[in-house]
Amino acid sequence: MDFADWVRSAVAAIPKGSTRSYKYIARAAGSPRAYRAVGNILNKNRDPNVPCHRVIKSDGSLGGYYYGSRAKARKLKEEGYVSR
DNA sequence: CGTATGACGTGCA
DNA sequence: GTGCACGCCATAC
Repeated sequence: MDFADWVRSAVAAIPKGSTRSYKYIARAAGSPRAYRAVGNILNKNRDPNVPCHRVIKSDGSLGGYYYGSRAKARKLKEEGYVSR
């Protein structure tokens, strides 16, 4: 179980309609300081089983997305998440 | 193996 | 409240 695998599992554990921050995932992965790596891993990770679009910045911003931040906001909206 | 990059976070102006 | 700069970890080249 590598750090990336653990991150993927934590992201996959996010309930539909909910969002978690990169820092939260990093903490769940065992490295609270690895939030940079979390974003990097998800960026290279294209596993459809990992709803990485549910991972946003801790300040409430959507952050980025490999397919485009617009698509990310759109998916979240489809799941019932409303940015405020 | 070493260097550079990146979907971040926090602090200070 | 907004903007700029620094620090950090893991991965990719």
